[in-house]
Amino acid sequence: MKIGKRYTQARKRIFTAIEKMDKPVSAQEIYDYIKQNYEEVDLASIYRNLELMNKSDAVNVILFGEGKKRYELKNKKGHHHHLFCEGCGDIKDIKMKEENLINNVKDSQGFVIKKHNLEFFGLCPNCQ
Amino acid sequence: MKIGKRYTQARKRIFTAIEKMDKPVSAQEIYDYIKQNYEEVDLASIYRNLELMNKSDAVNVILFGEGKKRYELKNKKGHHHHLFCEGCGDIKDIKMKEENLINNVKDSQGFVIKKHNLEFFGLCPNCQ
DNA sequence: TGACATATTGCGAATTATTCGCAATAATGT
DNA sequence: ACATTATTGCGAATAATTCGCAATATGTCA
Ligand SMILES: [Mn+2]
Ligand SMILES: [Mn+2]
Ligand SMILES: [Zn+2]
Ligand SMILES: [Zn+2]
Repeated sequence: MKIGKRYTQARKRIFTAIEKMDKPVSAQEIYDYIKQNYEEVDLASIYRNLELMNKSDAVNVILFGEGKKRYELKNKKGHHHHLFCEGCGDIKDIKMKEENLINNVKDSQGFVIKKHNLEFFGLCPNCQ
Repeated sequence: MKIGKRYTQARKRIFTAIEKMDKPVSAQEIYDYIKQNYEEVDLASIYRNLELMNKSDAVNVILFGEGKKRYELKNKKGHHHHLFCEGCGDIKDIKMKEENLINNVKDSQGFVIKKHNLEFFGLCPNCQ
């Protein structure tokens, strides 16, 4: 939850928005959500804070190839991945044991693994 | 290799470029590569063809969160994943057994898995 | 081989996501 | 309350990707 140095209104609103929406959300979705609550935070500020939250490890960046980034709070639910429905864009959390996977990569290529993202693409029940 | 209905100059050039560069490349990189060969294909046409190649399963879209998409030919090398160096942007192919992973996801959530992308982030030898 | 039908290209403009510069403002320590 | 300065709002700037449309190239068939 360490974002910047000051606990501002914008940060409270952004954090609360992501928490309440409870799924990987885009900057624009955060903006819209806040507005629904008759409050407002400039889009540029939302981007700046998401950047900070990412650097301070408060959020994960999730990519589905939509041409934009999505963000999700890191705490609460542990490490997990997602199912993205190519039909409707619905997103589902999935958990799985993956120690083997990770170990297979450690040290290979001489890389130091900082993190990894695993995304699955398919069709949800409604879209099949 | 089935892209569109006609085997055009643009398609030959784009395909060859991706093949020769032999790594996940962006639309702009394809454009630049073709230009080096004293030939040219409009960027819009490159985007249109990458879209087609993706739909016809000739290329994979690979995302590293750089704010743009990368494409890689599907044939030749089998299914594999990548290591992306956050320091220099270097990309390495990696292979691994993952039958377990996939099986864990099949049927869960009632989703039909179409494909998945697994990306690792870290630092390559030069950047550590 | 040459003309036709139309898939595809080039080009410029439009979109969308994200970033920047900077002056105004709000958060924190004294 | 005051000063310091991190942060915001705003408008403009970028960067990636998409569109509309007239010009062109490709595959087909007479
Ligand atoms: Mn999630
Ligand atoms: Mn590869
Ligand atoms: Zn769906
Ligand atoms: Zn590197």
